[in-house]
Amino acid sequence: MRCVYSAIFQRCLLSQRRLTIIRDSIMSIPAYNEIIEENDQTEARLASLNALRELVGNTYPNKFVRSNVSGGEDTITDVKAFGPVAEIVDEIAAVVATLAERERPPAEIKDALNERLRAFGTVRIAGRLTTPPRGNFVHLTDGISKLQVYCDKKGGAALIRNDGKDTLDPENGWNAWKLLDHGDFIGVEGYLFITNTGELSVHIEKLQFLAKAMLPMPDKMHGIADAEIRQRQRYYDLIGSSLQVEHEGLTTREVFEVRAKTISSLRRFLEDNGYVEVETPMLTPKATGAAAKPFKTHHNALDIDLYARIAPELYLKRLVVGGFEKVYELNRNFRNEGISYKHNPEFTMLEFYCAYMDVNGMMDFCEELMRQSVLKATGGFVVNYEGNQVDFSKFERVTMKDAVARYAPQVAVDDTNIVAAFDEHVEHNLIQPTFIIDYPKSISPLSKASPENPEIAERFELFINGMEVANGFSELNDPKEQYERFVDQMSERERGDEEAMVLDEDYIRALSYGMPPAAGIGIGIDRLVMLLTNKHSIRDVILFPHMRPEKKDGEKDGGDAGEAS
RNA sequence: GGUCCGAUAGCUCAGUCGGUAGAGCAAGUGGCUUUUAACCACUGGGUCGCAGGUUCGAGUCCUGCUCGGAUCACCA
Repeated sequence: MRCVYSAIFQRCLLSQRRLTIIRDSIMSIPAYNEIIEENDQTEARLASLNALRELVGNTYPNKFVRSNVSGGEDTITDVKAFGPVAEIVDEIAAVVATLAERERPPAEIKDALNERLRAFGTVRIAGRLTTPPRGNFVHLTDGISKLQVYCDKKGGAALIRNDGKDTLDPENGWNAWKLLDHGDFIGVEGYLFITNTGELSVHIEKLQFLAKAMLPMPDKMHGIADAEIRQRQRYYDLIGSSLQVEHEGLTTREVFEVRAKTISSLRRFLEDNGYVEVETPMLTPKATGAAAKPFKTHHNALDIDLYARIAPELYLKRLVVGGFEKVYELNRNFRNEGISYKHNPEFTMLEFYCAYMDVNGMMDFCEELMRQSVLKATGGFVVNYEGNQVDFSKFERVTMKDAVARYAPQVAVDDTNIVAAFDEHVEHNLIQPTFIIDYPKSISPLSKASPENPEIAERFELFINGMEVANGFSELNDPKEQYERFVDQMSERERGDEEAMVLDEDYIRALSYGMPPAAGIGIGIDRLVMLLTNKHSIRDVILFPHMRPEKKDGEKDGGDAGEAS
């Protein structure tokens, strides 16, 4: 291959340097069949694609317009959920429930229900084939639900040709049906009916081919079991979860539906309470606002180093200074640290700040916020997490000192060892929602000290199932004291603590204009979603978690340097 | 980074003491055509993660590596 390209380019009399650049870039582009492996499965699919092209012209048409029987665009889920249709399905289900194993519902009942279904007229629905289409029946999925469609061999389903004018071919509906593969997309037009087994189906009058699946579908009973494939090829995992016949717990799709509901209900609750959503920089000149190692990059035009933000905290408080009394941001933070079942390099954090509120008010508000979003996302307050019943209707508040005394009474604590003792003995025991309060001031450089005890910060962390889910405090608003706390952090840094907080001079200037008393909080959204979906790993609640890049088969570390030239 | 576990057909998984590579689904051919993971018969499909080693003989035993998972340390 390489010699062929070389010969061509040399004949073109390109300069040697240009030749090298072009040749190398071409050689680095993988061939199509290196990306899509050829095997008996793909060969069969290619053959059926070619045969379908004969019948329909274009095998990748541009659109399919769905009907509006359900009151909006008829997705499969919406048609099945549409009240009058669901009612008929319930009626036949009640009849079927009274029948013996192989017994069929009485014809007169079925016919009467089918007459009612015919009154809805023509429906046009589309989806992916969930099984190979042997026989007359196949289920289509819209990614969430399945609906059965029926193609009658003799009844003469027509085929819609995709040649630009949607011409109708009255002969070939059945022939195209026979060429469909597991995973293909089709659109069908027809009428709703109930089968002999009482299942809602669409009787196809017109069939339109919409798109081909060139790769085989996952196992319909087990989906994708390999965690690596699930995470690298989330699309394949999602397909598998939509095709799967039986499953325990939530499907992958359902996990991300819960995630979406959680986030939208958090937003709604904050907005209902007067909070304004803002967006602050993701690329920041200083990585501060939290204790963590940052990702570093460079801006060429400005010729400055920038850091992916580790927290939006200091920007949000600048906005409190500026008069946003209630402000929130719900977005990604980036931390250049280890990957684990509860750590991803980028993770989603909800941070919000409320002027004139203190740490206790913030805990009250946080409780209500969590309760509401858990209810909206899961339908209840009690969540089963890995065998523990986590009850979001009750939140306990315990001082760090009392917590250590409760779980490790044998340990004598003082200011120097209390955090270590807490981490070692207490954290993993905090299953039910628990606010740990009274943190040492020394590890809380942005928190206001307690009026009662100057060594204690007005700060809490919320623990659920042994995981830190939220962190909040009364915000330190004395610019001079904040400056001194930063200075202490910088000397920690000089002593080798890479994660000690960085001084932000502009933030000191902002505070100097005056910030009202305020409380703030950060809530780890991924971890909250883990709890609500009973997932052990953060990678199961992030669509595309970070992984080491894939290495192709046979690819060696030295690239192609060893090949003959 | 340490420790432990895993990688076998497109997918899900068996593979005993080291002795010719297996099943279900998926695919192909034929039958059937109101089925519920449709069914019946037949057929094709493998670099057993990669590289070495031991052995007459390695999916199996040993070493190294790659990738993944769990866990510990750090972190939210």
